[in-house]
Amino acid sequence: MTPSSTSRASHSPNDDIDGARGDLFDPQCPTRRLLDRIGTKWTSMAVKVLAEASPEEVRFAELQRRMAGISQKMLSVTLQGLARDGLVGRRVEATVPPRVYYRLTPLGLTLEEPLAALREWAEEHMAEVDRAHRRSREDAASSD
Amino acid sequence: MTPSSTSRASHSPNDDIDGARGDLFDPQCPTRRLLDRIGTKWTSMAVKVLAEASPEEVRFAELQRRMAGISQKMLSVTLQGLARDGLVGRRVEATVPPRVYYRLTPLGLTLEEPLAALREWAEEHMAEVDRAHRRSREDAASSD
DNA sequence: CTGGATCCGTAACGATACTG
DNA sequence: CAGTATCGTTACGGATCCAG
Repeated sequence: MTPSSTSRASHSPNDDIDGARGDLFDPQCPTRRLLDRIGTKWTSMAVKVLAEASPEEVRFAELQRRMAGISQKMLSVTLQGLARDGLVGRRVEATVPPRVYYRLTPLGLTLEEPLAALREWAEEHMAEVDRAHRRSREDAASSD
Repeated sequence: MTPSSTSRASHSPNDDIDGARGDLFDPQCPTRRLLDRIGTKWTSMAVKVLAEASPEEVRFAELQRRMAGISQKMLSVTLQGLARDGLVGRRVEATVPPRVYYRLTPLGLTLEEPLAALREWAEEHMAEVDRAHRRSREDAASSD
């Protein structure tokens, strides 16, 4: 997701959005913006990893190790986005091999709570979602 | 969300780095799948609208009205996804002008709870996120 | 070691037109 | 009314190279 603006295409190009249209669900909706943020592939994982380490700091390379599969670019982009949001703090040791430490801010820690609730829901109910998927496929097959 | 729920690069890291820290790093991780789902542009909005109407049913056109800006295609895609997940139920009146009613399933209603928690966090803290954004821009400007 | 810059594939998203 | 089909746009996410 674009860290600095609204997500993907959010409007018709011709749509005039120069101000509040009074829409209940416009792109400025806080919930929309939050979901855009945590909906990105690595953001919620980063928050979780940093929350688990909290209040300890974690270095860039260590974060990459703990977030298996993430590329340097995406880790960088993700952390920058979180830092701009004020959810993650960044501390640089200006040594010759630079060391950069990250940790959740108090604000980031508060986000961990509803995020944990989502994880809990997922672990509790995704099996049922899988069963629903199977039923859907059976229905589709029977109507072939 | 991810470009695809299955397009994740099969980086195939050593299995031993997972496990002890939980399954959030697994491509099959339920949390990953849930975030992919609710991270889509209209899903969480649809859940909210249907939850607000619950236990009343809502028709397709009415849903479109309440979700300002959504196209027929995206509403259809969103509802189909939710239906496949077992979060939304669909009832068809096979009249000459067909009428289709949607409503949250009990499973969908349970999802509304953590989703509402997220919304609450957003409305409570996104202003602070905005302030962090402004600070970031000031920092960037001062370092020019 | 950290992470910026760039190319690119892929898929979410949107608009429009069409069907029963 | 309630979708489906098709097409074009956008931009996320991955790989690679480069820089401090």
